Amino acid sequence: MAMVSKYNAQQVENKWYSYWMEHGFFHSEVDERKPYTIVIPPPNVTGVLHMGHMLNNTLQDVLVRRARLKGFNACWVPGTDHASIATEAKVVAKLQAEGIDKNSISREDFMKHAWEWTENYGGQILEQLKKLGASCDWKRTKFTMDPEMSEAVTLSFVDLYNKGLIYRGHRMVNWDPQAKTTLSDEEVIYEERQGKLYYVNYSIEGSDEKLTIATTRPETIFGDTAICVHPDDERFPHLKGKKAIVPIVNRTIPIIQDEYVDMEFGTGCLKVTPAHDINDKNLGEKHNLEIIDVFNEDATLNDFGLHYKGKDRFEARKLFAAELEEKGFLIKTESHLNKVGTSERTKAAIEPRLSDQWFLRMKEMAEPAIKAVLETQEIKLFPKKFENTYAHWMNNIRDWNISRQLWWGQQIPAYYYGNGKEDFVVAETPTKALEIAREKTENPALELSDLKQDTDVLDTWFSSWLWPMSVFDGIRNPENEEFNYYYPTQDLVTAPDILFFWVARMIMAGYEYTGKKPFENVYLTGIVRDKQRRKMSKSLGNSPDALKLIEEYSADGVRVGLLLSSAAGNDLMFDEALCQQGKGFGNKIWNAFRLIKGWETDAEIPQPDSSKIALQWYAAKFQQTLLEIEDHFEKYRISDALMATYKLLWDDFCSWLLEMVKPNYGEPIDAKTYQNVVGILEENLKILHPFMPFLTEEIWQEITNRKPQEALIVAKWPANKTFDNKLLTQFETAAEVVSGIRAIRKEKNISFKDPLELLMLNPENHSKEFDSIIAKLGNISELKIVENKVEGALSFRVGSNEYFIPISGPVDVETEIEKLQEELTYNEGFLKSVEKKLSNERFVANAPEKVVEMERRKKADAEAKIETIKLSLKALQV
RNA sequence: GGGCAAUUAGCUCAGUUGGUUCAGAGCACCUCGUUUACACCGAGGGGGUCGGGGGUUCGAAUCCCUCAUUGCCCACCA
Repeated sequence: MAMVSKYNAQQVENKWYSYWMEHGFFHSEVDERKPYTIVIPPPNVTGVLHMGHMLNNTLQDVLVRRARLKGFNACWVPGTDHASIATEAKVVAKLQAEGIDKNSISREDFMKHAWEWTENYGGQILEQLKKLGASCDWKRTKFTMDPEMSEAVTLSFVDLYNKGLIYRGHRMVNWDPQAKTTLSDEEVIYEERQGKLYYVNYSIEGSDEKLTIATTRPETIFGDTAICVHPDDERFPHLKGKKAIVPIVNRTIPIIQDEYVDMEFGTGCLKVTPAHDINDKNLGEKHNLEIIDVFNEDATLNDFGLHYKGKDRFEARKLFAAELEEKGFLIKTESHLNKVGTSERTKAAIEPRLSDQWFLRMKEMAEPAIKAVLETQEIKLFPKKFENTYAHWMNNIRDWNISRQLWWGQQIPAYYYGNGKEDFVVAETPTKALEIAREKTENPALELSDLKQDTDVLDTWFSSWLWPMSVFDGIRNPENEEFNYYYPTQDLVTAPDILFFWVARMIMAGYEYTGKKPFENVYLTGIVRDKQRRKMSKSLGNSPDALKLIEEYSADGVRVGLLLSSAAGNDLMFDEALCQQGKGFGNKIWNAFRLIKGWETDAEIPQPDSSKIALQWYAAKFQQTLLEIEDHFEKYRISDALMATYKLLWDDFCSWLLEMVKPNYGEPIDAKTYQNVVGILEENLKILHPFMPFLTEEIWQEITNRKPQEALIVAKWPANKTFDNKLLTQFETAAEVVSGIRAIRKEKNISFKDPLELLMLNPENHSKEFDSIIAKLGNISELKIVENKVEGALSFRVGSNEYFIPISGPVDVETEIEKLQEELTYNEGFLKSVEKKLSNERFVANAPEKVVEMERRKKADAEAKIETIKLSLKALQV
């Protein structure tokens, strides 16, 4: 007997990952097969694997492995994102820890540090993905700042500029005073914060009258350039044309009228600070107001802040409010709930700030992207509910601020040659820029040294929105073979929080550059939460260490654990117990393999009938489940696909089939059954492989010696075949009979070792085919059909058939009667409800004939059943 | 403030066009079991007026209205 050792997950997983790598099974080259392509959502280059990545990449790996098995040329392109602001923040922090201030070093030096950091810590996350089993085509690994990737970004910037889609504008943007850069609207997270509403008095010039305004930001009073009231406000008609005096500052500002003001809010008087509020800015433009910016770039007050110069805005707010109060300007404060915009990255409160920035016009680009998802369904979102969110955002899309005042990133290819704001050219290279600049200025003497490149870098997403194209060099070289083969990609798996940041923009870029969709399907995963539904985060410390989890439960176990709980699009409450379940499942499969491997075969033994029918049944069951699995996959219900596989293997394969074909202890198995079971095991391994790649490959290789090209990872997914439904229903009946026997054994404490006799009455729907199964699993010595009820025997019913088991000892008549009585009551109640339905004329008249017919059948069945129960009762009561 | 989802067993969720197979699954729980792959096991079992209320219908978890709770997205009201 072949002995199989204990399963050592770590060793097995390392072994097969190396094996797959060595034999290039993850690598894809253009060939005549149909491609199946996924591009990874590139994690931040300095990122560390967390639960979200684990889920996301497990899903992708499942899809890729399945596609590979189904004969597609599967290509999963991995890579990392330079993550401009996030990485820069980390590098700045690291430098700070070393006592180096970012501002004290040159851009070039900073970049050196950043690249060093990237090389040292970058890509760690990709190594961690390997532990999970990710079958990425590592030879294609890309980084968004690789030279050719950067070139694609530059090209696209130049192209969009030349098309008039990119422009430079003086606008109010979101300013992160900590990172000292602008942010796109999407990078601003609004948080509710308890603040105060300050009521402040302003004097009216040439009058003793005071005017009270309400503001949440007294520190911006320094930048006030008007007071605004509603023209229809009956309280203030006399203020028209008057001027107000800003408290403390003593500056005179006009009182203007505008319908924008809400008369109900506060006092109906609004102070206008065009430099620090988008609405005020609009008012300012309309009424031609002065703009006074009172902040420095780090949101401390500047010269306009008088004696608060240099103080942070929040500190200044407190101090200034105190001064106002002291001097009698502050009437009162009220608590007020307001929404504060914060930076997604630094968490700093955002300042609206006027500055020169680069913008991308989005309206036109959005059109094909809207159509593709919402009208033609060329691109499908899973789950569908995200279409609403997508539609809303796309239909209200605004221009995208793409410039960032950072160093780490793609520098904007705009070159300034003069002193004016408009004296610039946009070009791929400085040389080209010079050419154009000379032409433009008609000054052939212009030199490269006269050009200065824009110091800003591009928003990270301006690189990653090209990702599905640029990884195949589709921007620089759109006619290349690979690009034409792999693009459009098939599936994109990502988290819903970057639907706008990334997914929507990739769709726009895709149509802009290729006229084609970048991918067919978008699977939006849920967010991984803890058991209390809290988002997993570093600060809460509620996120388990991904690698430790793998160590403890094996990669296969963790994959199964994650998938078990993740219905499509729903957040998932992560619980380690699920990984334990995954590990347990692996153990179950391993032991099934051990059992099979341990069998000794004998070619002389004929195949027993029980094995024959069992194998036929399983073939049907397998096919039925395979259809289910395919259906689940088609709908991206990966969790359901796994559960269907889980139940097939655990219940049908292990609990039923193996028990049915298992030889008696110590006896050999007939060679034919053995061969069949091994064949079945192999088919099972194939469908399990996408979920548990390591365990399945190990068993696959252990059960038979294979050549490399015969590895499971590149095996052939089982074909769909027609199957006999009758076998399935017949088996179900037989299984119920077996359960009935087991129940009686248990109730009467009859050991399985003692054979029993089974008698059948009225076996109308009893198919003999499975008698051998019943005999084997119930340890039935003799199976007979009888004409009459058997007295002094225990009975049970399956459907309309009645079964008897004669026992040697006395039968407990009382309990038997009680059991039958219960059954009788239930059936009579059931009959009553059916009769009630049928006696309802409107039901009979309105319901479809099929339904009425069914009810009639139910009635007849129930009546027959009641009859037999009554007979049995009578027999017992005699 | 606007919009969109969700609410089904102790937990996490299925339930596709209202009607066989509609009240389900997995886990958890309870009882029993040292049977010769596996106690990471096996055999049994309990558990839900489908969030509340109203309506449409012969018939509602499923359609409509309403209320409640929760979550998400969007939005410049000081």
